[in-house]
Amino acid sequence: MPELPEVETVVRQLRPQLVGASIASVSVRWPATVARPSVRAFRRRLVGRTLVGIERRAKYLLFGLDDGATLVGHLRMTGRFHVGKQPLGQHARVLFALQDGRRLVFDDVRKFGRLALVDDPAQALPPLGPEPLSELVDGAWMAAALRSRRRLLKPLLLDQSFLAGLGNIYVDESLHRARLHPLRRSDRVRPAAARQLMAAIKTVLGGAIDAQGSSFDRFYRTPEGNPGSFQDEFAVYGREGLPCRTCGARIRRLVVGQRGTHLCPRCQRAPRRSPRRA
DNA sequence: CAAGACTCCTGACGGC
DNA sequence: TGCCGTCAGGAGTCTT
Repeated sequence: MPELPEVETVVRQLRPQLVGASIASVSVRWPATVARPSVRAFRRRLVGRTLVGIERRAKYLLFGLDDGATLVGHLRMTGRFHVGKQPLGQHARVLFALQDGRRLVFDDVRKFGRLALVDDPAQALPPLGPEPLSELVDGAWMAAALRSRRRLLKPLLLDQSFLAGLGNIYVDESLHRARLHPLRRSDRVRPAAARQLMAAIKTVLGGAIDAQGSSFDRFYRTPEGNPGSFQDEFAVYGREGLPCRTCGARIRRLVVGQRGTHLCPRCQRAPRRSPRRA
């Protein structure tokens, strides 16, 4: 499932391939993929446009166009972008024929991915917290942010309006690295531990970007068609029953907020009185 | 404000 | 072999 490192990898690979390219035609094979405007307007407004830049915000891709508009994309679970002339897969949802003969394809097995064409990116983005790799976000920020909320760490870190870009995999990996249990209440985390959590998040995300993301399942591939390699470095995600690489205890899996959650019961001590529910 | 339920989807997988 | 139920999971929406 693409999270910040995977989206960053996609953006970095698409940028040199697409900036300067012009769109000759647009074909929408699964209309629900186009969130806004209408499919008709989406096609009409994109034809003839030239891509002038590609950026990432949280897990969103922002394609800047020469008329000032922005094509905002989200891969959700199984979305993929690729560029080329290869034959279409059966899950191609939106096709952008380029004037140089190549084709930008948005492919998405589960159809959760979305594309929106807007004048201002803010029109297509929900409220988002800061970028975790930003220098504006540090241990002091995390300590204050955790104290100001009363939520379990796992769902809080998944909340994109709190901190933007983490998903299920990197939350589990970051909590393990920081030795914090996912059921800990945010306002009970000490400042020193909050600083460790922030450092862990930055280290995990940075390492994952260096590895071009994680290809835990067969869905995520870079636009060049390669899998990432960070799954080889997972400490807990998908490792239920296997020994912790730090202490040897068996990795456990539980469900927190309807999400599969992986942890080492020895490295990550449970809160004294499991918060459970009220 | 917090959090649970439900929804959108398909492919993989377990059971028989 | 093949049919069927179950699950995973990001994020929006609706309830409690």
